[in-house]
Amino acid sequence: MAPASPPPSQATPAPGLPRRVTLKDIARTLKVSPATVSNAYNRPDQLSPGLRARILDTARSLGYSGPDPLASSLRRGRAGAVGVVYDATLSYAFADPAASLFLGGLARALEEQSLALLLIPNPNSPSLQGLAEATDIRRVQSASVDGFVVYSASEGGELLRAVMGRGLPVVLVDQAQANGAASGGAAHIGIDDAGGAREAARYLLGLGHRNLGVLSLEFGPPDRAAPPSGQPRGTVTVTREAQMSYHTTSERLRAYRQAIAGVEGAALHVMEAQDNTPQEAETLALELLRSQPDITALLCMSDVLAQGALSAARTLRLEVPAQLSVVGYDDVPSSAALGLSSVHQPTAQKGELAGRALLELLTGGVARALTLPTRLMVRGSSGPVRGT
Amino acid sequence: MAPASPPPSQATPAPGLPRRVTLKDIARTLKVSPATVSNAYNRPDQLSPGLRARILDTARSLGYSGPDPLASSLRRGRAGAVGVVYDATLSYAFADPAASLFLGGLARALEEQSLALLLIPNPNSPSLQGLAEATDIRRVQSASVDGFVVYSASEGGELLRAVMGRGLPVVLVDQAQANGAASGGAAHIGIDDAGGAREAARYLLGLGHRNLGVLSLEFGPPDRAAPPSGQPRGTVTVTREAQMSYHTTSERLRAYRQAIAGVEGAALHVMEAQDNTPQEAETLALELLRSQPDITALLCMSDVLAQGALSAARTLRLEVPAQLSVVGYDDVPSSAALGLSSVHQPTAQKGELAGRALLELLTGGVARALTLPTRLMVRGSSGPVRGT
DNA sequence: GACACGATCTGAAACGATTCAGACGCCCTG
DNA sequence: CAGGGCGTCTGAATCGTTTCAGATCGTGTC
Repeated sequence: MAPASPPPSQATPAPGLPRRVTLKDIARTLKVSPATVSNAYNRPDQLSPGLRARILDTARSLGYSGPDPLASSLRRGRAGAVGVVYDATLSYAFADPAASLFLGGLARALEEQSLALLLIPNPNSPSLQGLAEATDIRRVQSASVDGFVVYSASEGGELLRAVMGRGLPVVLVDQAQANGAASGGAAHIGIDDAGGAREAARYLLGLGHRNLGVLSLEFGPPDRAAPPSGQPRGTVTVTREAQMSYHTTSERLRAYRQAIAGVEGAALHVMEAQDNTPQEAETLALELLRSQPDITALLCMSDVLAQGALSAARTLRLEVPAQLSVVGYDDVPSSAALGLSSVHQPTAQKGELAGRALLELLTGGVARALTLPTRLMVRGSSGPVRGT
Repeated sequence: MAPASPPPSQATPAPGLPRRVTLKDIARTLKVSPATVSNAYNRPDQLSPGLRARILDTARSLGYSGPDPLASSLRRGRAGAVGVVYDATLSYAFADPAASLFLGGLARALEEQSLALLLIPNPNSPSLQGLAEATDIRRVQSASVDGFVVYSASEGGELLRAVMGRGLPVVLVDQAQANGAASGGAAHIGIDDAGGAREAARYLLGLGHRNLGVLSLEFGPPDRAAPPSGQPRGTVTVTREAQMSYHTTSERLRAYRQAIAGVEGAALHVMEAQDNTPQEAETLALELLRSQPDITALLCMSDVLAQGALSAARTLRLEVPAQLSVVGYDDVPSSAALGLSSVHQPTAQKGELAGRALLELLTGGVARALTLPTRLMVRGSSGPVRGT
C-alpha cells in the first residue's frame, strides 16, 4: 500500500541543475515546519533561541541567504519600493541637477521607512514613437512598487493615465492640480511656478528691460508632425503652442507674458528648448540674440538653460550684465558660485515632502496638495539696462 | 454528504472590503480559464483576437490593470530590476555629479532591456552604528532584483558580503579586484585610479611644486572610536590610515605618495574629507593652507573637493594658479567651465559598461574585469610654481 | 488533581500569477 | 476518408513565502 511514488526530485541528487535553495529545504533538513523557519527570520520571539540558531546555521551551510524577497513581498502584499516616474530618459534625470536634488530629497524621506526607489525608465526615444510610448506604459504597469511619485509628466499623457490606472497611491509633483478624475486621490506637491516667473519678469522690467528673450523648457512631447522647415529650431509656432502639456512650462510662460502685458513697449521673444541642456540653450540663445539684437535680457526657465545662455553671451562677446542680463530658474547650488540670478525653489525639500506625502498615503492618510514658495535671488548676472 | 462548506468568501458580497481584482476574477466573469486571461496579456498570439478584446474590455470595466507584477515576477523568476548599492546615503549619491553621471550611464544600458534601477539606500547614519549596518544588510537581502551593481563599497564590509551572499550576478565598480573568494564570479569595472593620480602628481611636480596638499576622499567608514581630540578634523593619524578600506582612495593616495617619493624635497600633506562636498573641502583646505603656508598646490581626489578648494583660495585671497594650483579628479562636466584642471575618467561610460557587464552576466555570460583609462586635463587652475 | 496559561511549534491555506502538456475542433491533403 | 497539422483554449501544478488557527506540553494555581 505504498503511496504513489513521490516525484523523483528528491531521489535524484541534482544531476545537472543546482536548483535554488528554499525555505522548505531548510525546514525539511531540520525536520521542522516551514512556518518555523520563516519565523526564525521574521519573528525571532516566536521560537526558542536554540532552534533559531540551528536554523540559521543550517541555512548558512546550505547557502540559503534568507527568504526570497519576491515571494515574501507577494505574500505580504507590499513591495517595499516606490516607483519614480520621470518624464524623460533616465540619463537626463541624472544630468539635471534639479532632478538630482529632488531625488535626493525624496530618497531621504523614504530611507527612513526602508523603502527603496525604483526608477522607471521612460525612453521616449525620438525614433519609434508609438512603440516607445507603449513599452513605457508597460514598464509602469509591471513595476513592483507600493506607490508612485510622478516627477513631471505631460499633462494628458498615456503615462500619467497608466500610473493612475494602477490604483496605487500616487504623488504628483509639479503637476496641474485640477486634473479632475485623472488625479483622483493623488497628492500634489508643487511650487509657485507662476509667482516665481512673475517676480523674475517684473524684476527685469523694473530694471528697464523691454525686449526680453525667453529660453523655455519643452512645451510638450516632441511634435510628431513634420517640423515646418525654414524656421530655425526652437521657434514657437501656434501649432506648437497648442501642444503645451507641461504644467511647469505653461505656468511660467503665462506668468512672463502676463507680467509684460501691463508694460508699454515690452516684448517677449520665446524659444523652446527641446532638451534641458546648456548646449541646447547656447544654440538657441545664439540664434535668438542674433535675430533679435535689441534683446537686453534673457529669462530662462531653468538654471541649466541659463548656463547655456551665459556661454552664448561669452561667445557673442556680450558683457553680462552690462549688455545682457540673464535670470535662471530653480537656483541649483552651482548657480550661486556662477553668480547667476535665479528664481529659487526648495527643490530638495520638495522631494522630501513628496516622500512624506507618499508615506502618508501608504499609511492610509488622505491626499493633500502643497504648494511651496519661490523667491528671486538677485546675483551678478542681471542688472539695469545699459544706458546707451 | 455535502462537502465541507466552502469558505464564505464567495457568499459574502464583499461587505466592507473591496478586495483586489485578480486575474482569476476576470476569468471567472468571462467563464474562461485563467491561463487564457494570462495569455491575453502576455501572448496575444495564443488566443483569438475577439476573445482577447473581450477579456481586455471586461478587465478594464472591472478595474483590473494587468497582472500583478510581484506575482508575475515570482512565477517567472525574474524581478526586472537591478539593485544599485551605493555606499553612502542616497542623498549624497544624487548630490555627487560623478555618481549621477555614472547612474545615468548605467540607466542607459539597462533601459534597453527594460530593467529598472532599484536604488538601495545605505544610510550609514552616524548615530546607531551597529544597527544601521544591520538594517542595511537587510535591505540588500530583501531587494527584489536580478542582480547588483555595487558602486563603491568599503572593501571588507558587511555590505559587500551581503551582496555577494545573495548569489545573484554582481558587478563591482571601482573595487579592488583581488578580493579572492569574496568576489567570486563578480564582474569588475574600474578605472586606472593610480595612473591618473600619478599623472596629476607628476604634472605638479614637473611644474616645480614641492609642497603638495592632498584633499583626500574618505579612507573608510567613520571611525567609531573617539576622535583624538586636539587634532583638527581631517587630520590623518596612523590609526585612521590603518582603517583604509576604500579602494579608490587607497589607490590614489598610494600613487600620489609614490610620485613624490622619487623627488627630492617633495612633501605631501594629507587631509581626509569625511564628506565629498565643497563645504567640507573648503573647511579642510582653509585649515591646511593656514597651517602649512608653503603649500603651493592641492591635489584633490574629486572635482567636488577641488571646487571647495577653489573657494578656500578665494577666501584666503590666494590667486589661482599664480599662488595656488588646484587639480581635481573625475573631470565632471562643470569643471571644464570652471577651468579646473582635473584627471578625466569616462564616468558615464563606466556606468554604461557596468550595465552591459551585468546584462551579460544575466544572460549566462562570464564575468570579466575591465579597467578604463584616465587622463589629465590641464586647464586654468594649475600652473608653474610662483617665481618668488 | 483539574484547569488555565504561556511558550513553542505545526499544517494548510493563501498570495496572484505563468506554463506545460494536452484536449478539441476544423481544414487541408493525399 | 484517414490522418496530419494548426489554431484555440483549459487544468493543474508550481513559484517561495507568510500567516492564522490551533496542537502540544510543562508549569503554576487553587
